[in-house]
Amino acid sequence: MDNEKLTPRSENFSEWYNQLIQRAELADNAPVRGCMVVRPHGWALWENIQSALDKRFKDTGHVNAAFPLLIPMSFLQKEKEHVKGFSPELAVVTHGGGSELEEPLVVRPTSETIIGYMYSKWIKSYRDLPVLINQWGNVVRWEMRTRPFLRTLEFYWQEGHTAHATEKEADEETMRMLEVYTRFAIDEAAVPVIPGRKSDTERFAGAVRTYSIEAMMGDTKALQSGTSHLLGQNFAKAFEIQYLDENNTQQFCWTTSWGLSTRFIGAIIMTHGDDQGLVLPPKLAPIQIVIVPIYKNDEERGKVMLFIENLKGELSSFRFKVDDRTEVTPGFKYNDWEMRGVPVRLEVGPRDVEKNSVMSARRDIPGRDGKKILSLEGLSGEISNLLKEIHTSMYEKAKAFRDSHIFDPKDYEELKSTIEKGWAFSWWCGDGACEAKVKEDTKATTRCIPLDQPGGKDNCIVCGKEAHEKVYFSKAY
RNA sequence: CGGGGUGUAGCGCAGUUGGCAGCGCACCGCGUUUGGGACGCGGGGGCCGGCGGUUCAAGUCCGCCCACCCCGACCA
Repeated sequence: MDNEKLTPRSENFSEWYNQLIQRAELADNAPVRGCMVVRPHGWALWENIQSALDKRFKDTGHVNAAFPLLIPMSFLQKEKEHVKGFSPELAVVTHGGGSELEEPLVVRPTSETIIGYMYSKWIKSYRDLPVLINQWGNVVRWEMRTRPFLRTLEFYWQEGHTAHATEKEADEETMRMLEVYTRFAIDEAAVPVIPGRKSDTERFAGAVRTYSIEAMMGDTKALQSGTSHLLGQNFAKAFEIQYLDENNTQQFCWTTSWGLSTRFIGAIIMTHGDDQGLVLPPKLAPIQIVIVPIYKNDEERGKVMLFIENLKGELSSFRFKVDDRTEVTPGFKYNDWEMRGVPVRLEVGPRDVEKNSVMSARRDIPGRDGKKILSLEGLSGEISNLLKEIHTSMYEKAKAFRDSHIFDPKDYEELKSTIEKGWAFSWWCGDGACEAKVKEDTKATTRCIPLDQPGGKDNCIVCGKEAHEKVYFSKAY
């Protein structure tokens, strides 16, 4: 542990981010450049993300399976856009068991190819469809610049892979899962996100269309926080995923894939975190309530600890922890748990024992303003409401921040200055050249063409030609 | 791969004209403390990134190498 304060967010955002991850013990750097160790507190958060998502996957008819880490190199080469997109960042295994392999194996950067291969074996008839499989796993992409959670050589994620009889069904699946991610982000993580379609240049290698949820981080940069791809028949044709329809005719399947990774932890950190450290959304927080006993001597300690012991039943429906360390002071514990983002703290001292109450403090409102005395009477209900209130307030705060940093520049000159202070929401003709010009001039890329469009038409912010859609331009992680 | 920077205790750093390797935090022990990052006393911990050179003597000077960080090109 470390007594120093975090570098303030406003002073150096990325330094703040890195320090927070270390101090909150979410992750640590591994001996290999660009790899990280997810520490227990970080992994517990990931487990909660997993179960929240997994429930939503199951509710929409999906099942889990596990596909292998190693993929024959030749598989990647079967889909030409796919291999073009991924070959620069592949980790390749050339040796095994002491001798050179006949065919190099790639460590999966994503599993479309090997899953496509298996689907072609499994799918024979329209009766086999749809296939709705998800896998929880890890993938490796050899990135040049890395940052904990946001971009690491190896990361953990889930990838759903589905096969359908018709384009319509595949399209519906793609949108359904985009919606699942959107609901998860908002309802579980309190992260406001904008669901939308990616531009052609930002599209997944091998997809027909890519959709994403985009979130604004505390420095106004955008973070793609989850993606859903309509793969059309690209992979079906490359891997001969075919079925016989009702008329006994061979048809290619329509496939989708969708993923959300440990990057989302980065989204949580950078959406909610403050100068005191991490702020976790109550539904995902590994510890929702921390109880800090306060006493001056052994006699008081005995009374306080007994009081806390009796409190445990009342709190059984929450994830809570009693910090009974004797070697640090209460003040230290406050700061310590604030760094770790625990949503609610209950301070219990002799005064509370006497009055049959506890002092609550909410993480999202630091200091005295967030403190409130709670009576033991109906405590469980009070805390349940408090956690809900914290969730809502975290969401509203993040949304207000985002909305106040989205601008509608009047012309291209204004767009350029807008990029320095937030996102630009502008009409765009769809031409990649305009996109490239913006990137060249401002380093901002198109983030997504939101599903929610104003309608009508106007002039492209870059070239002035007719545009039918608005797009977000922003710097991104 | 280009530009910049840093390597000294777990972390953050100081180390002068070359002369016993130090400080703060953390860690261990004892005591006093405990409602917003406690204090005192006593301890443990080092291949000074590596290799070579200059020198009676190198953390310090010279050469080469390595690693990591920041900025760019690439990206969930």
